[in-house]
Amino acid sequence: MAEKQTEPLRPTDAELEILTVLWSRGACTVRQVHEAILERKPTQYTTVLKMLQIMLEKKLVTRDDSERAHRFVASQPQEWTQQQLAGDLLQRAFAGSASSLMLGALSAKKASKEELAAMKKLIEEMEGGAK
Amino acid sequence: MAEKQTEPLRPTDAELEILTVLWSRGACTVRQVHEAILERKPTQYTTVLKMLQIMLEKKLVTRDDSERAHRFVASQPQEWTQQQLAGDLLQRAFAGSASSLMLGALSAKKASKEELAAMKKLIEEMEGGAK
DNA sequence: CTTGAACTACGAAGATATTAGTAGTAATTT
DNA sequence: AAATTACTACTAATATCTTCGTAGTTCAAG
Repeated sequence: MAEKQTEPLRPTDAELEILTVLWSRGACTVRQVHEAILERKPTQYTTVLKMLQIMLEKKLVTRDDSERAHRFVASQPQEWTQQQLAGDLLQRAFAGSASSLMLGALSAKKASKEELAAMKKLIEEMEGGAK
Repeated sequence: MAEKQTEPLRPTDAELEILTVLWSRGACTVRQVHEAILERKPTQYTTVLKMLQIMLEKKLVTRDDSERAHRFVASQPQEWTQQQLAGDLLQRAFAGSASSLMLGALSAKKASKEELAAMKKLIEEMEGGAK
């Protein structure tokens, strides 16, 4: 019996899919999550329930069971998890080179004018802050 | 028996680790890959061998078995796979927002002055190309 | 030719991820 | 109150990933 899990876990694909629902909609019942997932792919209600139970064990979500239909919330803010994922990929696939990651992302999907502007601004801010 | 696999597979963690070796060193024998992996973590020779055999089945690598010690090469260029991975994460975790991905990456690991300059240039090039 | 080293192939175990059915309980409707 | 519905818990099957040991083969040295 291994009882170790204080470290920040990288969510799996199915887990991430559920987290995105929770981030955008806030506290949700299983049914609400299920309905959101259904819009993208056929899935059984109990599958979503089970995932949420597993995610609860992993502390990826928090549960409010004061009502009959429990409500689940992502335990970490979206930005934090996104940072984990981006940082992880950055190291594993891009040897830490942020510009390579950016090139990869932009090659995969062209960014809009607004996106480009936002990125540029972001960089300029960082240039100001760090030497 | 499912014989379907023409689609571009997302490499797993262990596979990606091996691919990075092949990308940086070019065609490698199992031994060479093993030695490279060993620098980062204790691993058995046959583990690496098995992984390479699986990757061969998945068409992630190509094999030259004209010599006794087979040589393996990544079947896709690094940039292509990186683009797959970046695009995949972009969709799954960032709802397609490249600037969010960039923010995540930069928050995870501060980029150097040179990195920032490279990114800025990249963006400006894209701004020129697309409206 | 025998021994040993270097290699590949294969099988299998253990871990994790994913999906979904069944059972049981609480609430609601008729 | 009986029947139906909504919900959680639990079990389990399946797939995939990861790791490593064993067996058999080829090559080279003694």
